[in-house]
Amino acid sequence: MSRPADPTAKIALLRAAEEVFADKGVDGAKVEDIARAAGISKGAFYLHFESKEALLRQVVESFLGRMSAQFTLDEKTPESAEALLSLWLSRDIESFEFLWQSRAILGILESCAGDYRYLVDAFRGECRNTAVRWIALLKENGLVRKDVDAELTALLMNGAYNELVTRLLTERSHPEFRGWLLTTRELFVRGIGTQKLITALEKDAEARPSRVNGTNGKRHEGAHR
Amino acid sequence: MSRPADPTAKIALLRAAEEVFADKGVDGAKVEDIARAAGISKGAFYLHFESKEALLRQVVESFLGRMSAQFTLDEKTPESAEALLSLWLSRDIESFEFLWQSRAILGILESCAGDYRYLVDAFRGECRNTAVRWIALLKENGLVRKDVDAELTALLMNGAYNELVTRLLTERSHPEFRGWLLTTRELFVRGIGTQKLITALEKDAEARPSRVNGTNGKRHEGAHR
Amino acid sequence: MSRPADPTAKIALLRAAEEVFADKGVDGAKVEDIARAAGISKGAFYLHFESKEALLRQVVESFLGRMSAQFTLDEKTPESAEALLSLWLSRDIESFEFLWQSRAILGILESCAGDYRYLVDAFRGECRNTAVRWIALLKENGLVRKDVDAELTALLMNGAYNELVTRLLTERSHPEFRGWLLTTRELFVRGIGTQKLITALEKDAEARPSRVNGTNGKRHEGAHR
Amino acid sequence: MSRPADPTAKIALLRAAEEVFADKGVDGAKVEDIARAAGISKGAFYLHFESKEALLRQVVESFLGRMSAQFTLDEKTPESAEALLSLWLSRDIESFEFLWQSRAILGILESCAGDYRYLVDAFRGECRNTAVRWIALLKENGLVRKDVDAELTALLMNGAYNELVTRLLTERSHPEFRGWLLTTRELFVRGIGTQKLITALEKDAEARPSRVNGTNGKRHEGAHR
DNA sequence: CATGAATGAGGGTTCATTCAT
DNA sequence: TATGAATGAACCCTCATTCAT
Repeated sequence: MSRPADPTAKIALLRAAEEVFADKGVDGAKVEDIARAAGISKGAFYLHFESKEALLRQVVESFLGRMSAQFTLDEKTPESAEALLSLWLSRDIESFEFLWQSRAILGILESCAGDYRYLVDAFRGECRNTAVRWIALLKENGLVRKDVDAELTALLMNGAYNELVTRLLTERSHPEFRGWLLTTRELFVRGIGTQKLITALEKDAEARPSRVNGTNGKRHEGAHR
Repeated sequence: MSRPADPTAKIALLRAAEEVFADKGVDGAKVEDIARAAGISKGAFYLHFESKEALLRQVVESFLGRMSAQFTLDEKTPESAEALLSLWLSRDIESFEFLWQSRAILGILESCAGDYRYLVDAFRGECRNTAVRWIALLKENGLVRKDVDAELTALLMNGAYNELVTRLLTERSHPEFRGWLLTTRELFVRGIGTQKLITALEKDAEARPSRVNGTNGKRHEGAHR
Repeated sequence: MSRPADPTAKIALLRAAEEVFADKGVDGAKVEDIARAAGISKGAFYLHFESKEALLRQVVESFLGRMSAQFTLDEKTPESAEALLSLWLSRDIESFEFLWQSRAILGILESCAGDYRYLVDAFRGECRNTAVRWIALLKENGLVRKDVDAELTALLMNGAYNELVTRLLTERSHPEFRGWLLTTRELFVRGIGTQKLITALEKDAEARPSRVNGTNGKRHEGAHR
Repeated sequence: MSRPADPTAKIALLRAAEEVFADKGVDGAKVEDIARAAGISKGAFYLHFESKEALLRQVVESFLGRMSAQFTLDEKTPESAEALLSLWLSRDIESFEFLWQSRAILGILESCAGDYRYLVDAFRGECRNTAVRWIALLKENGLVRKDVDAELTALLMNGAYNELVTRLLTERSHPEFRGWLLTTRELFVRGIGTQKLITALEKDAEARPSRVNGTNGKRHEGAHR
């Protein structure tokens, strides 16, 4: 009977918050900015969130939730080298697509990681654990060298991928990250894989007639065959 | 507008700023906190810096300057595999020592990287360029595979090292990062090195009867083949 | 601007206002609280009252009206001492019963007396005038000493009774105020009454074998003379 | 070496607060109003008080402290009727002088008594206890009738005096309250005193050829016998 | 020059009032 | 008419910056 609550308002606020936080930083973002960006008044903001702090928390928590779901799925490790290579690439591409969609909020996380360090750290921990578990399994499957330090390698892989994400965030338009991911996979396969896995990788590479590559999105003429 | 009487005050402020920014975050740090930590009054602060913003800028700029000096020295690339391996490790250790000493300010950078992105990006660019140049030279020297994408690999290496730095920043006391750096070197040597370099690496490893390893600082008994 | 459909709503709001104002204080009471307590919506509130302020005014005015009706009835002064004593006590008891029922709103008045001082003062004036007129008549009837200052005595009596009311407001359950009122009557009879009235009082007291007394509602064993 | 702190500022704020709270009510008083009334800026306010709430607390507490000191001194009860009468009057006059000086803050107390009820109640309790103790002692000395209920009478006296205070607060200029206090003393002496005390009172009255009287501060010509 | 008291713009939050349904 | 979502003025408090000493 009353004016129906704008059902999009809360969503709009969450969206707007991601944008405004990303633009101006968490401290620089005024509640009014966010409310206006969501098309409502400052007062209406408080119909949906207890406080600016609560909004930020929800933005961060829900995003980290989505991230967790994306990155810590615990599938079975493939036993064949080919299956591993294939899964590796497809999971990476899927993840980077997700990250590209989430690029605004990723910038926010950087700036307020301090306050939600526990959450961020928890997420990083999950990621590393997932990676560690995979590497351990791959060692048992004979796809990764026995002498590889799983813990440390997981760390380094996370770091390398993380840098790719940072790179992703600087792009204005959807970059061709498939090439990035192929190169990255190759680096780590050679870095920690057994000969068996490396051989499979080389076969896989031959099968690709040409590929997009390079950090600038420009094609490298050279023989990346 | 004469020269400030106390020439040490400005230095003291810069030092204090690093500490206080690190402790409380850039927004959380009050001008008075910094001035007090530098042993001067809030008023005197403005004899040395135009504004809090100006101080932050100088802190960031000068630190990035020191970083540049540390990381982008352009020495000649060694031509022999053994020399490369040796230089690689020693430069890494030296750099991590420097980073450990700078851990306070590194935390600051994380939190305000947004505002000085141009500076940070410039620094990252320098780092990457340095790395790219090295990789290119090593390719010419036959120590790195010809098909390696220098740009992208530089990025990934930076990322991996960066993660080690993040790890470094979480430590309370000086960690045993020598093991970290050996593992990292091995990963990348295998990842992009030619057979020649990999062989040299394996020889080098044999020469080390035991080494500190693992992300927990605990010693791994086994030699890593 | 037609007549509101629900004529009970305004009454309900007035009732609810007394309660909520009493509970939370005038500033602490939100319009929504009152509307909800009255079983209507915040919006509907404004169909019945121009503003919160207008509601408060009406609450205060109408209560003071009821108070006036209760306290300033202008009956004839009884001419005999016995009749006076009897009427005095019965009127007091009746009034305190009324005040006990009105205890919630009395608390409100205390807190906003400032804003409606004119109303409250008008009421106090009425009370004092009533008292003054009575005392004057009783002087003529020879029941109160001729040298009594009617104005000032009325003030003091009001004050004394007022304190009893304050006491009343602190009680959780209906107190035995009959004893309070007997003691108070005695105090003032002795304080301003002629010997004739005092004698009648003492006779009256003798007729009461025992009485409830004391501020704690506990019975005092001794007969008071 | 710096600008010396305005030593009057805190005092000025306390004074100003009493005034502004009295004028506009506790909720209506803005921090800026108070600061401006004290001749300083809103910001400077917070150099002296944690919050508006803290200021109010201090105003109330310190005033109740002064009140306690004024009203609950525990002197010895005089044993002679004349000494009692004399002390009674002089203490009353002294107290009313104090209250007249404190008239602004007394208005504040009314309006925020709710929040500091514990303090106000404590004070009222002290007052009543003092009165109760006096009445009990005077009973032992044979100056107050044995059948007087000390508790309840103390309550009534407090109420009567309280009304005088209320009256005091309505005055624009220093009223002649000596007459009020003489009348009040007479009322209670007659109301609870023994014949001995009443006789002394009448002697004392005869000794005063004329006295200021009346609630309007106008002189009453006749002796009030 | 140095000090820290003083300033006041600015932001988060509340809630009386309005208005679309 | 009745509803409650939406509005925005107002207020408390913070803190970068200024200024009297």
